[in-house]
Amino acid sequence: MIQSHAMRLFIEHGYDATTVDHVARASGVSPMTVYRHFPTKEDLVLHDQYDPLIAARVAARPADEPLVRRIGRTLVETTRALVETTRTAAGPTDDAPATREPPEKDLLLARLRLMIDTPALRARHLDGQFATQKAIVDALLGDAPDPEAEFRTWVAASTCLAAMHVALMRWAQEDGRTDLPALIAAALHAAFDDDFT
Amino acid sequence: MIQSHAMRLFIEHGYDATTVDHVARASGVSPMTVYRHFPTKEDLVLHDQYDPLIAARVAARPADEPLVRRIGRTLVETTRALVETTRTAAGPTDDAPATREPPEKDLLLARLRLMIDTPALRARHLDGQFATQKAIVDALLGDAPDPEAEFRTWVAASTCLAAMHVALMRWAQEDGRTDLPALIAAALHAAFDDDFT
DNA sequence: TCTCGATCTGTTAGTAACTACCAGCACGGT
DNA sequence: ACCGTGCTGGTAGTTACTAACAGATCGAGA
Repeated sequence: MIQSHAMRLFIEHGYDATTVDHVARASGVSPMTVYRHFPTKEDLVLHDQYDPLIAARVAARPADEPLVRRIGRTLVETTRALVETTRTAAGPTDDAPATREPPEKDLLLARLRLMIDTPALRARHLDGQFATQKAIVDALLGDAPDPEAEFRTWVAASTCLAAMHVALMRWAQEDGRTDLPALIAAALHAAFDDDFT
Repeated sequence: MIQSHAMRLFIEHGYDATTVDHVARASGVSPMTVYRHFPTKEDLVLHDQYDPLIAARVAARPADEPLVRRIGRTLVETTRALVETTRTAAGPTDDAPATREPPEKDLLLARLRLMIDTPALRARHLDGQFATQKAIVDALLGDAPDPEAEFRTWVAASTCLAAMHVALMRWAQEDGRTDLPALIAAALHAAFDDDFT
């Protein structure tokens, strides 16, 4: 609840112009409570649950795939599942009971837009990718502490996420008009010359 | 001068425990002057001149190379030139007039160490990589605004830098004992299965 | 030599993110 | 009825960073 109030204010008035006090007041709680749930202001925008999703999916893929393909296809699939969270609610006849929360796709787009023109958010998000990398590496490595394999896994995760990040930026620039999973697959293809659909 | 005082204090007492006032006092200037030259505290650690170096070198490489190879080899070469800045000053007989500045390699290592255990620095550094990416893309693209080529160039730059980042982290973990250019080349090889030496 | 202008520097006062510490308050189980 | 436990709120402080203004330094030109 606090987070959705925060996002609304950030979108309306900009990230820097919105203070944590504003968010607290709009949410009907004290500033302390905001800090309790979101240790930093940036977390109000960037906090999400994608990492476990990705980790579960990458572990589920066949283990004989090359590392980069395994991770890359996981990213494309997970993203497709996420953005399609929209469509399941709104069919050709949109008489669905209309949950008030915006669809995942719009939320993602809003967050990307905030990130693009707020340096602090951009930086923090990239650091969040570090956590995603760690989740992927942990999911793939189990507990086989071969340092050589660990190194290769980190490289694969890091480069795949970097490619995805470029796709995300491009997608946000185009206001989310293109198909995001296809764009990510295209970025991965450009980097690794493999098929990620 | 301010920056070297800052690095010394950061290394001695830690980044968070050192205030900008401390840095100012140690440098014999007012806090305002510090802010004038380094807009944020993080810049005291992260400010460097590597981007133009990399941009110049990547533009100088043969244009018929594949993008990833062209960028990757540039990174390996530039890094080699940087870390070898050390050795030229200290030959087998070290009776050189001994500039007081630590060699580039030690400086790099110190910065990486600070980055690793200071989240804010880690995040800011990754955002700095964004600037490096832009420098590389600009150097390679000239002014041919083909959006498709631009996309591929961004992907190549982004993934190469991601691989290098993994190598840098590994190198810092090993206290700089291994050969950094070789480690970067190994990371790039793990990602793209090409030869980057 | 004097003056002008520009750049660098310092002071003051303020904002906003974040922390430490303490105190109340609701709630569920024994 | 009682007692811990976890959520919440208030207070006071630290610190990064900004805005607006004033003085210092110093080279160029009359």
